[in-house]
Amino acid sequence: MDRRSERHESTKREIVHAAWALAAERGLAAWSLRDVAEAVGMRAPSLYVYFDSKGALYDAMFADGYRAFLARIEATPPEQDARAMLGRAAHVFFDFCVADPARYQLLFQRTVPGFVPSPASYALAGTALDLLVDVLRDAGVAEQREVDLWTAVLTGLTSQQISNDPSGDRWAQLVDDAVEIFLGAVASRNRSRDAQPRVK
Amino acid sequence: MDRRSERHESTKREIVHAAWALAAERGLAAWSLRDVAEAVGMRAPSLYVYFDSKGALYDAMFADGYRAFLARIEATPPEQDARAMLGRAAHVFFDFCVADPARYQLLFQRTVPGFVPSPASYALAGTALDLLVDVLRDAGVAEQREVDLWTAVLTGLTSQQISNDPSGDRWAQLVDDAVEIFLGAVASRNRSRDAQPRVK
DNA sequence: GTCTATAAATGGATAGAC
DNA sequence: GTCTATCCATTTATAGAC
Repeated sequence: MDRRSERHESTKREIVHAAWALAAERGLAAWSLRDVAEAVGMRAPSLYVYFDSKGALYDAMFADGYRAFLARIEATPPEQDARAMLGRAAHVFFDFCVADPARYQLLFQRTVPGFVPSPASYALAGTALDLLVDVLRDAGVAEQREVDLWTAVLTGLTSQQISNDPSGDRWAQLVDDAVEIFLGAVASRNRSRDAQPRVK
Repeated sequence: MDRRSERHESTKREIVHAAWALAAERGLAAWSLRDVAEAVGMRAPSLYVYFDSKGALYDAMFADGYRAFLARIEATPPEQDARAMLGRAAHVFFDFCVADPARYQLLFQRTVPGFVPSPASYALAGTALDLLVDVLRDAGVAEQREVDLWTAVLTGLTSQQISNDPSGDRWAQLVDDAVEIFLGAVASRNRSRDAQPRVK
């Protein structure tokens, strides 16, 4: 990549960063291209040199958000115990989401009017989900129903925290309880399933 | 109330109904006052005879949605067993939400830009929450932490269903499991708390 | 690459006739 | 109560000069 392209990519990152800052400050959809341009010291039309449309900017934000999430996952030290690892993963997800509600909205609630991630960006989301499934499988959670139940519990705790106690820890306190109860129930079910197999 | 006022109220209901229909069809925020007016055979300025602003219309929709929810609750036949009642209440909530994602968004996710319910409308939401807490208390769930955990599980199941399988039943299938696991965990905790009291 | 100017469309809200 | 006409603001996006 030559000097010009590098500069171009650097400006794109700056624009994405400014858009995230505005989204965090005012809400995910409560900013215009004019606002973003002003934040980076440009006029709105100049943004079109870097992004074809506002949707393209949202897509870059989406990809950037998932890259941040993946980086956070990779920076997480492993635990010896797979069950402890599930707890740690839960906290990583929870904290990442609560730290930026607007980002949570774009990445995990997909509530922007008319925005659909590009295949390339969506692939990043798939990678992140795969990592979560790996952690669950290591902890003995293998069935689709169990994975679905856990994603519901985890996103439920997260969105209640964001919606009803954004600066507190009312639901954060419950994450460990939820992990314990969930793993206990899965273990109990696996025991009774293995003890009374209904299929050979 | 005289004839004229009755007619006025009737027209207001018609407008709210049309707005809900548009929200269900296109999304909670993806309609204009012009659209609503057209749906009821009016021009946009005439709506201002009935609502002072678009926000006032959202507020009427919010109140209408909660009244529908309360009516649904009151129409629910009681169960002999308080634990069975908790399961029934969970399904009532789940089905009510999944039946109309836009309504779920307005009533329970509060994601409309700049909309804040009026005190009168918000009181309806409080009444509904109180009824849920009653059901939980009857089933032996009394602690705030336990109530919070259950609201997280229930809203998590609901929003996963709406977001990821809107026309299916992938998370609906898990509601009974969740009730059973949750009540089992609460009972187990209450037993150990009562067996080893740490306060007199 | 950045700008000014402007298109093109949208949408909430008001004025005033009927 | 309903209408036409219009205001006013916003916003995405394009054209074309520099």
